Amino acid sequence: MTDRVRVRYAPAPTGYLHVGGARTALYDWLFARRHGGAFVLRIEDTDRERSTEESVVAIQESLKWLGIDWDEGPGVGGEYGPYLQTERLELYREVVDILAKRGAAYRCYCTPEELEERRREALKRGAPPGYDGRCRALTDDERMAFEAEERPVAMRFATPGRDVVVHDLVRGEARFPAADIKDFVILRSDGTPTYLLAAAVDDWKMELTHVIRGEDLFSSTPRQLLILEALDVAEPPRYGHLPLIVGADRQPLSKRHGAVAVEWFRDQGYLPEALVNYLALLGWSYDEKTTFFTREELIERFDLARVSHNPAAFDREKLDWMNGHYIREASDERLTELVLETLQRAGISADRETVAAAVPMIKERMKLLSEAPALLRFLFEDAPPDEKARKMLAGQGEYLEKVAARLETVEWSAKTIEATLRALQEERGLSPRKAFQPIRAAVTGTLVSPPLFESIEFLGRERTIARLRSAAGV
RNA sequence: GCCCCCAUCGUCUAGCGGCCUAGGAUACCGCCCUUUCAAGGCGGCGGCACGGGUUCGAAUCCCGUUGGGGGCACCA
Repeated sequence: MTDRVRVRYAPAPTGYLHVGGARTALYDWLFARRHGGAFVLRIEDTDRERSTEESVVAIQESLKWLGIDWDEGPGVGGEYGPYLQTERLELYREVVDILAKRGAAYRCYCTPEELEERRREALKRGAPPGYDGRCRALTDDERMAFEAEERPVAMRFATPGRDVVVHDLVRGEARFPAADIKDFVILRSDGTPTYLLAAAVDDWKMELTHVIRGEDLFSSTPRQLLILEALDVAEPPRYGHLPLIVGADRQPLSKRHGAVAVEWFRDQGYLPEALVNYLALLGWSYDEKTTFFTREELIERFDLARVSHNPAAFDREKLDWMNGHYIREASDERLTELVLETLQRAGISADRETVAAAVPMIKERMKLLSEAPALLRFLFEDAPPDEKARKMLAGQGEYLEKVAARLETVEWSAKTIEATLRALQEERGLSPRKAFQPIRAAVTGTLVSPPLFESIEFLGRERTIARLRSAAGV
């Protein structure tokens, strides 16, 4: 047994990486890094109906984007592989054989339909819906009859009828009464293992020391402990369960709430460090005031003991605010690349040079990268003014013509442009607002834009004047 | 239906018997700055779910109610 901490994130590849899963992965990763341990990625694809190859890839990409790297798992290998459960089926069957020989597992001939039927009945009677254990007590004759029928056979774990006490790293001690732990299926009739068996066996075989996962898995803990006990595993992993993430309506977070896939956040122009920081704080806190953490600080300070016990509501507005902070924090060089990409995806043929020069103007005006096209479009396209801008332009022909004339000869820098336009403003006795908004409308085609004088400088004399004259003629 | 967990501003949270006339962040509202929008600064609104105990003293401990979450699958 290793002393070194070994933790895993073990998603079922049935879709994209969900923010809830991302947070679990993050906490697992932080815990591993905090203790100088190994972080393992294991793919739990035993549900062949729902697992897909694309999902395996998508989950890995999202993790990488978040900066969560794994020491063992798909793509990197490791001495405890393979890391896809469908490649470990042999192992599970062997374990089930051992369990069966020891009398800790038995053949169950009940069909899914029968079970469903009984479950419904039990519910109707107000009885607990779990398995009643009937196949455990089959006589030899009954068993032979079923075998003769060639009924599909699932393997069930024979629970020992004893209470199980779990020492959870997050929630403390919990006792599960024997009556609540029903005999459960560990091997489906198609020969694939269920989660309960596969996860327990892999956690053991991969020598994981800590299992940190969502609260939805809390009640599977005693059953997995029972399996490990039946296998004579001396040192089972320690378990810790994280509160779930809910939507603004306190219901479990789902697509219904809009954004849930990590890749959606990436596409919308969120920065990975913003999502990581936000997620780190969704269910965990360091102290009464610290809000921003670098990755290193997170690793240094993360502590399961400070994980909250109640479900946290995912709040997009706070995430957006935090993203704005990280955009402001990002280097102009990085932002240039990101904005360039965003503009191109929005169908704007922007060049790197212009974008690089414009980035300082817009970096504190964006919460999301996806706001960049609206802010910078005027630099790349001669679009007609929008409706509000057109209203602003009404009756301004003479003034705009004058502005154009003045700009025709000035030295082309934001500073002199400003001086020139301010002089005109004073000559005419206009308020800054009255003087500059029409110009903004004419030049950028909108009433909200980056700072005017810089914008004009970037646009260039020729295009600025052309737009002023064109607007003057409206 | 049964079992488990949880309960502080709308939201994320600090608080682990006196430091609390409950702190921070976000959102919202003002003011300042200002060429628009932001950013920034300053200020404001807003909470211990309810009812019983325990204690000299409860946001903090106990019980109940209510509310929310999880589980009771040949899903994970």
